[in-house]
Amino acid sequence: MEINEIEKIRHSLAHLLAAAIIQLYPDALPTLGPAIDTGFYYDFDFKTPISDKDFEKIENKMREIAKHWKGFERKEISLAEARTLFANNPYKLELIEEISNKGEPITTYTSGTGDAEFTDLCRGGHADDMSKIPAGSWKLERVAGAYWRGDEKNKMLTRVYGLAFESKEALVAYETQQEEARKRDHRKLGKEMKLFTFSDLIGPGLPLMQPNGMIIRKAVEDFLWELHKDKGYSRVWTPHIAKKNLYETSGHAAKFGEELFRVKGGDEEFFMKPMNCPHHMQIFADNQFSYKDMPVRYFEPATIYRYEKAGQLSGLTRVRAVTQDDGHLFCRISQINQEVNTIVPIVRQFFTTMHMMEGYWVRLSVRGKDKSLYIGEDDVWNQAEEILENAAKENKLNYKRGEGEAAFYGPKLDFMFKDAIGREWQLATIQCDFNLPERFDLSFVNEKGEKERPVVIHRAISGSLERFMGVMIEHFAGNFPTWLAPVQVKVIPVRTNHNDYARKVYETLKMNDIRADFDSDDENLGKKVRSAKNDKIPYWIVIGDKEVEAQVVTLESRDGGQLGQMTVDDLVAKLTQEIKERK
RNA sequence: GCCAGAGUAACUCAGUUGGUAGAGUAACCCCUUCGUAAGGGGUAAGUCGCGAGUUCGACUCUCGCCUCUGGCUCCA
Repeated sequence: MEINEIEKIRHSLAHLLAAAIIQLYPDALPTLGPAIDTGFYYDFDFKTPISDKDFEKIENKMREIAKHWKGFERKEISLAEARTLFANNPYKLELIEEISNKGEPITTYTSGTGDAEFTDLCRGGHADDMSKIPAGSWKLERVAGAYWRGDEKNKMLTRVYGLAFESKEALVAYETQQEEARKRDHRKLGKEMKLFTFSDLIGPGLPLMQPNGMIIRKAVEDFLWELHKDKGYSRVWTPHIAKKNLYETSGHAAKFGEELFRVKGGDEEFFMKPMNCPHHMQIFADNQFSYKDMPVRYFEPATIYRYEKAGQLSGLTRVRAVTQDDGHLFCRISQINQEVNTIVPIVRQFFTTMHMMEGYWVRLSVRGKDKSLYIGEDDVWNQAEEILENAAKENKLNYKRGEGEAAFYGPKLDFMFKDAIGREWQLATIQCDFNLPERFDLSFVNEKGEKERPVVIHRAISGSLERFMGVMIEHFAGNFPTWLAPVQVKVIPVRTNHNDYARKVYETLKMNDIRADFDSDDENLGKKVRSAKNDKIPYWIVIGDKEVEAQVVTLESRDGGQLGQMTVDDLVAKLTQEIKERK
């Protein structure tokens, strides 16, 4: 079946859904219902609410109606006819006026006969014969709210989602994949593995790192700093609040508006920082740099706070306290290229280590047609866009241009990475900024002894430590590589009379900075192995009579490998090597 | 914020005409001394999200609030 064909079927199913809804709920008003990647949806204005408990009834009605639908009969009607036909449906009337204003023909499609006859406003693209749709290849999925025309100022409608694929097998495959995604959901695994938690008393969107989660976070943070420290970056630190004035000068007060957290000290009002940039600008401004000092590079994994709307919060991927692995470079326009050339290898190394480099792409986000939406001189923009594009080419990045995707203050490179089940995440970013240096009147002294305005490059590698942890959990499905695993190896004695030797092995591992755990419980071996597997520990060693006798350990791995006997020294060497290489 | 659903033990979940709560897993103890995903027995564990109201009596009904899930909108 052609891709095109399945789209037609999805679209037709949306009509079928509307027809069934009208018959079951005569006072419901159909609005819009397109085909989407996984099926279709249709938005209705229901007088009485429905829920997924009604799906069986609706699906049955759809199947019943489908028997009478052989095709879709197209008819072009006049504006007046259309107004009469849809007189009771203000949503359709709105669409009709819009179509008419654009000078396009108004068309309706009618299908079915007798009770099953249904006419809908539509521009076309339907399946030829509904009866040919394979049984079991579609189903209703869920109900959700959706604003009329996607605008929150409008009325909230009820959206009914349906899944539809070219065959029953394809539908099952899709559902299996969704099931897999649910299994590795970071919220579920984060709870099970005690990585992080939330508290009603602390508040939504404010994650707390458990000891296990902090081990992972610290390992990532250390790695990030390691990637920067030899490339001319300096660590800085900035407080979490600042006077209102700072954000008025920076423009963030206007940009973030109600998203800013306000705090009061006495009668003075402060803001929790929504960005680190203005703070870093102030550190720069405290110095009198010469062109010889440029570029100046600051790095700070820093937590920022934004009052995201309650409904947008989700696990670690959308929170109100975000720790960016933030960095700001102050340089001359002529240095942008060399700076990007330094950042890209950092990005590459970081995501290669995380096994996420495969399938990445980069969006070169440039200005759109309406130049008034952006600040800065044309020639500076053109220059910066060209520099970024050249840097993308030089670094052999898989990039495409995104017209109109630039920030209002400058063009950028946004890095998209795929996780283990193919979902795409925008993580790293490199952004040119002409705005903030201007607003804060930053300068350095050039060769002629004159003040020169620097360009700022904002850059983040992981994006944010919280979101990245969420992505990692799902990417690895909780099976963290050894260097990240909270417990790297578990020592498992076969019986309690092996505990003495096992404890010695455990102590040796700990002394060598290996995160080891010791299962001294009086339980059978199977149970202890099961527990290690459940905890997704990468390695465990079994110690029984044979091992004590030969003064060795038997190493086994989470991934199913029986790695055989070795001395404790060899084990330490192997694990140390792996951790050092971040495997 | 808006629409819909949900909140019962550490975790996963039962609990209908309203009579103050159970199961499995985990934890702890005892027995078993065992070579790779569930040996046996026992113990402890819950302000039934929070607060009002109705009632002789509320996990259950009503109202308000909090939190989570799926969407809409927005974004790191």
